Amino acid sequence: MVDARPTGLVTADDVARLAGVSRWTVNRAFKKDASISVKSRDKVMQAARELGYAPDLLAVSLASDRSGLVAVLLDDLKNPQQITMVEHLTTTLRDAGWYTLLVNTKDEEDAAAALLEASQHRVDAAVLIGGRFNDVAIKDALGAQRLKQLIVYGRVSQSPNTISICCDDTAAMTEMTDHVLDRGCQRPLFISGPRTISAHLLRKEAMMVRWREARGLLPEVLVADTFSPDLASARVLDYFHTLPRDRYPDVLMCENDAIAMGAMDALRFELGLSVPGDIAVTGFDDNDFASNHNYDLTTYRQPNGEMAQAVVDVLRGKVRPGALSRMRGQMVLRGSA
Amino acid sequence: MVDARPTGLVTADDVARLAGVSRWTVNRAFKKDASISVKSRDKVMQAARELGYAPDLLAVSLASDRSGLVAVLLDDLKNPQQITMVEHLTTTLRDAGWYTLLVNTKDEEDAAAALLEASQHRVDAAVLIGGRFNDVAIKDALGAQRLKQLIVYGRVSQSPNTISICCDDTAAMTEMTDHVLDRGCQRPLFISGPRTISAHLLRKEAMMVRWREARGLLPEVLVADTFSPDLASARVLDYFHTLPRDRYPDVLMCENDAIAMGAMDALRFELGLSVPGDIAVTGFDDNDFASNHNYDLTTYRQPNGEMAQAVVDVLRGKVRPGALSRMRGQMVLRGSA
DNA sequence: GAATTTTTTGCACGCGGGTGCAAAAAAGCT
DNA sequence: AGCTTTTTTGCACCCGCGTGCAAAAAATTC
Repeated sequence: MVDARPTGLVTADDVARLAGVSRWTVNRAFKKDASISVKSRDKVMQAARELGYAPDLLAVSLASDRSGLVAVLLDDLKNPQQITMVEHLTTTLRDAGWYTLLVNTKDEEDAAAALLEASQHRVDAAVLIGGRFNDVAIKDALGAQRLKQLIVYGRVSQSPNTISICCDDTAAMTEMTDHVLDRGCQRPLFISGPRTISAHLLRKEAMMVRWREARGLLPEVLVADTFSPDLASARVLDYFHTLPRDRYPDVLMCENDAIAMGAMDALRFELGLSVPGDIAVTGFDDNDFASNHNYDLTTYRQPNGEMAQAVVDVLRGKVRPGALSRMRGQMVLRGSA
Repeated sequence: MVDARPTGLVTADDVARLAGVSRWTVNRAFKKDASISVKSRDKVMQAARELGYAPDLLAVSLASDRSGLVAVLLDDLKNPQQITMVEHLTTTLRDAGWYTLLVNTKDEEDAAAALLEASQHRVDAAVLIGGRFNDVAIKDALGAQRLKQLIVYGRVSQSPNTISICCDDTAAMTEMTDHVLDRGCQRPLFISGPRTISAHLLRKEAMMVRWREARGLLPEVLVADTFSPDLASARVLDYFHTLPRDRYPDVLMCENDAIAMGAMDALRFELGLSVPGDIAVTGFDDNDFASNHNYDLTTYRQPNGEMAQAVVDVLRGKVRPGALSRMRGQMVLRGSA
């Protein structure tokens, strides 16, 4: 056994020495479909195994123009939908040979900093999840220009040179609305999340449009300023208290599951109403708790797998800048509506 | 305005040219407490701003022996406790100047590969979360030897040269058990997760020991093979069906919240029992849903902030290899027990 | 103002490996 | 065997920046 470096890395040079070839032959041995004879590849691999060598990915990145890194920038790791997105992204990217640099941002200023840091890592792409990365914030960020690919994930971005990948919210909400209409609901209430998230406006709009087409009326809208169930509970309670009992809505269509759950809790525990007996409720996202016995929420599952795959397509250069991938998800019918 | 490179990166050389200094002066300008005059730092910064320059972190990593990257290897992103850990880790690490490489592993073989890949990225440390990274798996993994720091997070590792950071499960479970005893429970049932996770054996042991000390009896144990609520429901149902009604347990102490929730659902929806009226239930972790109206679970919150901070201490070289940081969390008393 | 000390700046070399090309070796051919 | 074609191998130079040291410039001292 050759004396391994007492400390520090084993480099291709070490392997070359042991295998009796040049450093470049070692590199070739580790490269798929490189021009090298089986004999020397075996020699190299044997030596590499003995020394515990593996190519240094940092050096590879520096020398080539591909880092194999993708930055995933987040808004809010408490949001189950974002977690689902991260989960699909990390596994899909890894299968395709990319690594995930996860950055959890604090506020809008921090988001700009995160964007810059991602670019300093030479990521092959940055995936932006959440409302904190709005078009304005992106436009001025130095980091944004320095990035090879900028992907806005989960909503439609208007910025040029930015690729949007998202669920077709309009189609989704239209489908949900049709379902609720079929069920014979008459007095809808839409509960939206924070206004700042332009993405979700589409959900509200689609619902309004469809309802007007079908019944000629414009549904009421209630706004919750965060996606927290507790806040949604409070808002619902306030709202219902302003209404006489006979004018209660008969269906709450919520912008996402978190709001829907908060709303259901308020209806049941505070107002003593039953779901779906007295009032139906719909959510959006199909998070892990939507199927829970206590909620059994009718909701809409975003096409998470396809969306993650679309990111890989971008990395492989199959998508031109400015493109928009908007794909259909699936309505999940359960007991709540 | 100097002609910026039409394509590609702006390098320190470009800035140097514009500022009329050498490349090294540019590097110094970007380095905290480097020996440089304010005048030239200003010149450099001005030029850098004009060109949109920012140091290339890949090159920095290659040239120095610090990458600023920490790999966080995961078991299961569906597990709320792991998500909480990731959340605390990413934010704490970022505040301290480190970036997170998130790797979601599929199985044990993949875990070894992930470990190797992390080392190839020259991460300053790898944080291992979940049962997939057990002592045996770590011992043989090539990647493990190549890592500067290996941190086993959330359980106690026996491997030498490995640092363990976790919650003091024994103290935690003893405290929980005392609470249940105080409450006057007589017939306990412990519901454990997968047997393979040696970490959690401590929870069971602590509970058994304490119960025997207090009442001289050894509680029954039920095993669920995954941490899924549905499976826990099924197991609980099976178990209760083997028992006459008058020998039902009066408290279920569960290894984590997911199991506790599944158990509660089974008790209520399938067996028509009330919690805590007929049977009390405890969980572990205090996940986001533990405080939900429907569960209102008495549980134990791990010291997530302190644990994440301990990782930073390791990165700063304040911890010697083989050390064990075991810290106290906090019992969260709610309605279920 | 000259000599000395201190601060600031420039530079050779290295980090580990990729790229394109030319030399060497092997294979194919008459 | 002798020559051509193909495969395999070696090498110079580059990726962008850090380190340690020596030269240059500025500040201090007498």
